[in-house]
Amino acid sequence: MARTPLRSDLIEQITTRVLDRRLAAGARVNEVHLARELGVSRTPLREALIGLADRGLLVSAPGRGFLVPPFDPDEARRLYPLVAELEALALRWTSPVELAGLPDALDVVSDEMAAALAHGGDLSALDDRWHALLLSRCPNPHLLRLIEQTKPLLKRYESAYFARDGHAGESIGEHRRIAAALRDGDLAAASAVLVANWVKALAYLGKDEK
Amino acid sequence: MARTPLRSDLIEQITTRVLDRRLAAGARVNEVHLARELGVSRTPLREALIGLADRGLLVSAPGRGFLVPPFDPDEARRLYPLVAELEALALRWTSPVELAGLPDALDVVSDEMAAALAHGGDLSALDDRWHALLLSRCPNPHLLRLIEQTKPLLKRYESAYFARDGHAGESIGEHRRIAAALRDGDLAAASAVLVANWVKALAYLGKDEK
DNA sequence: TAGTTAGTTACTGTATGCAATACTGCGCGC
DNA sequence: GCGCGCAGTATTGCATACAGTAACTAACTA
Repeated sequence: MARTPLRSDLIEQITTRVLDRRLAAGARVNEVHLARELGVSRTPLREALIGLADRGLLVSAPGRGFLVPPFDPDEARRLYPLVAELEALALRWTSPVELAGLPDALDVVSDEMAAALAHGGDLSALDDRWHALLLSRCPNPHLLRLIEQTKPLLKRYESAYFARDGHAGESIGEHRRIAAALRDGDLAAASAVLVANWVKALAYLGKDEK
Repeated sequence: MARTPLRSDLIEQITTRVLDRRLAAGARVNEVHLARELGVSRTPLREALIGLADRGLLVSAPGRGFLVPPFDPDEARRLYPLVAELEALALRWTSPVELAGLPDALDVVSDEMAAALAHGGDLSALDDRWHALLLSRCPNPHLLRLIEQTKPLLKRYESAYFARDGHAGESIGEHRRIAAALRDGDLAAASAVLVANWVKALAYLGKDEK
């Protein structure tokens, strides 16, 4: 039997399709077509769709299946501060001993981002890596789960964001300031900059949305 | 066709069984038996189980189905502050105009709790109502969803808590102080007391756990 | 021509079936 | 006596089948 359930892979694949808009906002999900396209039966597909609906990446319309929620600027305005506060909380709940060595590791990623900014690279993926690393020492698995489940919602809105190189440089600077604050043991300052980093991302986002 | 999917009802029923320990901590869930007992087929039952696993109330063991996670004092110590911070956040994000009239409504429930404490009533249900009311004006549906999904985890540990009448009275007092702070427009004070209320509940909980 | 409605198709929600793995109990070897 | 292996059963994970409703088409009415 499958050592990893099909629904896990499917959740990833469908998430990707929502994020790159192959599954367009507002569109209904046709289970038969999608199952055929993904090469699985409807059963594990539905399991994945239900999981995604629980996370808010899809919505379930009783009797009408699942659909991709339309874009809503208000939703973005609520998701960014939410993720910001959740990450800040995770950071504050990481004890000093667990933070040992983290600032250096973070700055390594920041260097990579700077290089990617100069030579052209996947800034968004590096940004993800930086944030994942920041939270990697947090001992509260439930909080981490909430963050993991919420971030994909936000990425729908973020997609066009890191194309704006202007803010990428700014963001790298903030990341370095966070690492520096962590070196000083100043969790409050670090989490404040972290929240500001997210909120600024939201501000830039607003410019792109039609 | 069902206007409300079976899995929704099933999630409620299974949650109840986990909370009242008919589904014991550490036990595996037998899909065939449970489906027969609930009078449904395995398909919607599995959908419900997957939803519950996404929320952390069950865990999925690949190839071995689902099981109720064992009790873990550390988990309780992490869940209470988490719910505390989430509720405090929801409260701080509720605007003053949306808060209008809320303190009075909250105190009505506090009165009912005081009466229940004196004459014997369901304190836990009233406590739930008070907290639900507190959050009812929060405009961030995603945050509310996270809170809704997290609270059942906590209630597994809470079950024995409100039997200790001593703290119930104390809790009612804190609830009134929160309502008073909201009347003054002092959201910071209100959320501080709210966090303290949750943390104190955790402290009392520790006494009961064997 | 626009709105309405019957007929038809398509799709979801649930049930059942099937194949492969995990568990159980007992016999056997050491 | 204790561990190991093996046969048989139980159970999961996925696929398929079925039933009922929503959506579409198109003729019909005014």
